Amino acid sequence: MIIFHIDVNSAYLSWQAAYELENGSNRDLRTLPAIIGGDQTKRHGIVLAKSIPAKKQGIITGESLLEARLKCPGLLVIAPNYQLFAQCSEAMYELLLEYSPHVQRYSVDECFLDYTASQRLFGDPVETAHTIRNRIKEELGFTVNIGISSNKLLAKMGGELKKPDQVHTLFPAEIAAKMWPLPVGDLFMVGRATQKKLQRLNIQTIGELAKNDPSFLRLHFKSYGTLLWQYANGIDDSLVRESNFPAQKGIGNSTTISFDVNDRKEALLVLLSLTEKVGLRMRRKKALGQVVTISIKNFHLEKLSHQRRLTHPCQSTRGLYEVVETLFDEAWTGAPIRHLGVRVSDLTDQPFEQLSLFDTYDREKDATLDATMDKLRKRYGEKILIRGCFPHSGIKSIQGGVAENDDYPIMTSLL
DNA sequence: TCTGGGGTCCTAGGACCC
DNA sequence: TCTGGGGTCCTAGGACCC
Repeated sequence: MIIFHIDVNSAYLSWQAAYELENGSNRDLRTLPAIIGGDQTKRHGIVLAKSIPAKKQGIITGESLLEARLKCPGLLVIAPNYQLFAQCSEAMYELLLEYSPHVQRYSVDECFLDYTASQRLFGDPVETAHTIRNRIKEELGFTVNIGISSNKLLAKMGGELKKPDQVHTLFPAEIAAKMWPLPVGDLFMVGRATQKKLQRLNIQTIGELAKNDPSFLRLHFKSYGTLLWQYANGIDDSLVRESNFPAQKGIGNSTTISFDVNDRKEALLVLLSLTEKVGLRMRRKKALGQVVTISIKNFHLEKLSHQRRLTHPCQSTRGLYEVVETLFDEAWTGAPIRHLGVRVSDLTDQPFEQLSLFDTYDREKDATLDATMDKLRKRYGEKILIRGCFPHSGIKSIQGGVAENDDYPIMTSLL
């Protein structure tokens, strides 16, 4: 197998930079201490992407804008344009499809491409990778890293080696020289918590992890230990998956509210607007859900979740919201609320909607209402219809979701 | 004006069944 | 009536990814 991993360098920032240049700007954000960041007045102020000059000032993705500005006074902060990002992502995907029908969209800015069968047509993998890298730069205006190997894990690790605008191979024979000297935190699936735990066991590099006894790792990390040992040794047999297989497991939306919510009514209004969005997405995908979960983050940033399995699969906004309301009343301690979320999981396409004698509403009427609202919203925009409870509430009638494009699932932490 | 939003997977403990 | 014990389902929380 020959697998490519294609990864846009500082995606959000590069895309914004390319867009500005194309529209006659004379600055290139990539050459300035600049970041893409959320709106601080809405309490969304974190770093989403950073330029290399910003990185050199010590700025980290995910940190607050306050911290970032402290490290780098005069930092240029640009708001995210998710529509632009979706378009750039799509353009790259289309270009990649010219080289193989087997392309997996791993995230908005990362793809895996199975080059195995393409080799007869396009020849040497490294040469083709350079062609792709150059074409993306010339035709789309942004740079990528491409990692090449015999499986997805190694291709992905290879792509991380040196940035930006690079092609790297990381075949099994190169693991010892290229991957093992790296700090263990650089390994895919080793996050902050695991890195700390590994360090306590005196495991500092990927090589030290690889040479450890797998049963020792299993003792400390359970099934995760086996996975870590395999990854450190470059072992991975997952396939490049096209389309959305396996099916998506859940659909959720959440939001940080720009002010702390102390009032039950107000919290429920936010939850309704989130449920509205979740319901819309469920119906668009023709999915029904069997478990509803709400999540609450309070002003102390303490998180809590509460969930319930339904008696019948459901996709109607009203049906879902009834459960959401109950869950909220059972879970809320009264602490000021910063963030609320609604998620529906255990999805199915089987609407074995047997009529329940205890239904408090008419399911059929409800489905018709949802369908009508969905249609109008699709044609005229989401704001065309607003439930009577929202006007003058200061709360958006439908919210959640960053990108409009909902056609491909983003399968994270799963190769 | 401190710390987003979208996901998946694993584990532990309790309920419940035979 | 002093202690079984395996299996499954459900829920909450925490790890990871981008």
